[in-house]
Amino acid sequence: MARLKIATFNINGIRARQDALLEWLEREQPDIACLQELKAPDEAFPQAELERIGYGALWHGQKSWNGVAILARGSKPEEQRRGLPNDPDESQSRYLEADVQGLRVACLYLPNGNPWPGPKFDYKLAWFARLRTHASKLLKDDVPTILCGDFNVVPTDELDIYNPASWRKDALLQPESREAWFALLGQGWTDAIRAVHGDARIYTFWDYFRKHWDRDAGLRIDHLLLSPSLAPLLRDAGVDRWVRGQPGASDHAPTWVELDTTAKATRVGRARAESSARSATSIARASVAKGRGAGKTASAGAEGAATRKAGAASVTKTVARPAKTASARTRSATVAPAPTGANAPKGGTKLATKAVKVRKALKATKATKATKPTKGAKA
DNA sequence: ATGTCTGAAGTTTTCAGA
Repeated sequence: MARLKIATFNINGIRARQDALLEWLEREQPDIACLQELKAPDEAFPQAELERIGYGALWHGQKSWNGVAILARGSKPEEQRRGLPNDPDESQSRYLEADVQGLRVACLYLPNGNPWPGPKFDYKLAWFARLRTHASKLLKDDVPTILCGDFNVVPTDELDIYNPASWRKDALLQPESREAWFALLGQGWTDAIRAVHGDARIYTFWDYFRKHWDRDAGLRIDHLLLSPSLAPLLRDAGVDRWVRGQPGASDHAPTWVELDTTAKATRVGRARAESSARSATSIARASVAKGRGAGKTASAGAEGAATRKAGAASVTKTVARPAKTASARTRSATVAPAPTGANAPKGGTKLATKAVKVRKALKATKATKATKPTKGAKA
């Protein structure tokens, strides 16, 4: 069975973390790796060092900020495009697309959008809209595609962040950001981490402030989305948390999927994946829309419920292996020695038990919020 | 409100961006 491991990693400065990058590649051996936030001009990209350990590369840098790259073990990615169509501002290097081993790989670094509200947030939404337009064309053309990168969106309050309270005014949690995310999923893309892990809390980013890593106070903002033709090939997904625990680490950890490229994307499997993605997203979308009118608490609850359904549906329908097995195996294989703190994930916890816990926690949150209005930041 | 990190400008400190 041929397994293809595809990873995405916001490296936060490729020059500052070149050694960390090489160590991760040598240890985890991804077949394809998408990098974001190179923060380096094109001429400073460490092409020779990567080739020395067997990786061909394509990169799109800029001075100081942004910058994306696609690495391929044993080959050079064939460039298909750099930048999204109809981008009025070509100065920001945030998108690179290439063919590798018969797959179309899109590496993206979606604008952060802070401070919210403001022009940077508007730029984020406009960029997201251009991404959706282009993504729908990839689906229409039936290109087997994986979209990966730092989307700068926390999809739900319940499963994708340690505690949303202090992030309410952050661009990563705004309803408009989430609406854009679910609209993209609604085209037929499968959120691979959710499809494999169901209700489990998974984080990919821990900011440098307030000892967030030590407390496992993370966010899930790095995502890998599979086109309908690839979704039935999904076998596993995870986060290389050990990388975040290294001295001087990036604030993100590499996030990955494994596809079984020998599996036949049968018509049945494909139809299943498409319908599960569609129904999951229509529920999520409807609840996000409803939540906007009804207020944030309602939005958060409804959206969480929809996403739990989405995750569960995807697990049973698109992953050939039982989700429980895949999930437990992945956690034991990829979770670093537990950071101190109550939020540290527990390996081997049954998915069902977890789901109940999440629902209970959600109920408790709702009850609290009903009696106590959300505290805003002090003026 | 705060917190921490990178890269830059341009000199040992400050700033923006995240």
